[in-house]
Amino acid sequence: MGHHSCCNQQKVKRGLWSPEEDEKLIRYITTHGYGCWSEVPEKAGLQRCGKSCRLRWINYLRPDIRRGRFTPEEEKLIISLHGAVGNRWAHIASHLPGRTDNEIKNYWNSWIKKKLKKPSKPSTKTTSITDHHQQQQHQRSQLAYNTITSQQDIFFTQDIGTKSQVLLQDSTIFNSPNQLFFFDSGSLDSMTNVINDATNRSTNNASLFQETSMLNSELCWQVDQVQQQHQVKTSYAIGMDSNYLPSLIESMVPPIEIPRNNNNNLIVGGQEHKNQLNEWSSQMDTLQCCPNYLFWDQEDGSLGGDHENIDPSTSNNMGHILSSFPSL
DNA sequence: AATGTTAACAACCGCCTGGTC
DNA sequence: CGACCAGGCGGTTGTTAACAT
Repeated sequence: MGHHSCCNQQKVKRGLWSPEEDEKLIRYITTHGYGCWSEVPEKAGLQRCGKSCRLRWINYLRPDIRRGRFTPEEEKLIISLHGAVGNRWAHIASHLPGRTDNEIKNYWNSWIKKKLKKPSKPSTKTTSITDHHQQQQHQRSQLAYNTITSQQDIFFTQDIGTKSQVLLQDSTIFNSPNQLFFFDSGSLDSMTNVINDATNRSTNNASLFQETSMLNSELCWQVDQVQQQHQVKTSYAIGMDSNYLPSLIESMVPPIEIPRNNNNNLIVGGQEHKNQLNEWSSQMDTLQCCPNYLFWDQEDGSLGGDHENIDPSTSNNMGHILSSFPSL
């Protein structure tokens, strides 16, 4: 198949880069900047295509590249973000300063291999998997399940009050069209507190996201990066304030009567409310307005205990839920 | 020590998108 | 409006080092 136009030239070298080539590229870019990548090889005296130079620079030679093993925090973040946005490696990498999409992708792929090689416990409630597609779905579900259970993923939470703050802090998570949110009905009170809190905050500009900025500022490690980060944060704040948050709040307030306390906060409780909320959730799903919310009974669908015993492909709604987990 | 296997990483390929003419 | 191009992205393959047998 055809190569990129810039690679059609003769005498274009491929394969691993030699230290001399690296040195040439570094020297050229640090003194001239890269400008147009297609011109870089010629000007830098390299027999490579511009695309190859770009990749080498971005993935390996950039001075702000952070090498070495992923920290547990980074790993957690990758897992969370991957759960939210799927295989959008560049997007995920943008949340990990100094890490490249390629690095994260490689890391994830080896991680997937490890996960898939771990034999899952045979299901006691067998469901016939008849075709390839279903097998893939099953595999994805199993993987998602493994991911979640092994990493205490934030989306399965009985501590939603605290953790939903995390969700609210990342617009990419909430904006994801395929995102799932699991609300343990026992935690609805704290969830509604968060929503009420967010509602209150949203009336006061983007104060919620200023806090986010403060948190993320720890990740800024270079002056120019700080500038970029600031832009990103600003766009978050604008996006969230003008689009995301109001729609979220609107979406999150079910069209059923839920009592409020003196502070005008929602009070959710009782089986009737749970049923209504689940009904509302399914309606939202149909409207594709705010899909994939689920309220369940702690007693019936508890995930707080031994996760090993749950087969996501067969348990009541877990199979359905996990099969719609963002692409893996 | 030789060979096979695996994991990690680097690089390439092909497609998509946005800008320009 | 379509063609062309460069840049960006995700999937995939190739390479190599580490480890096991």
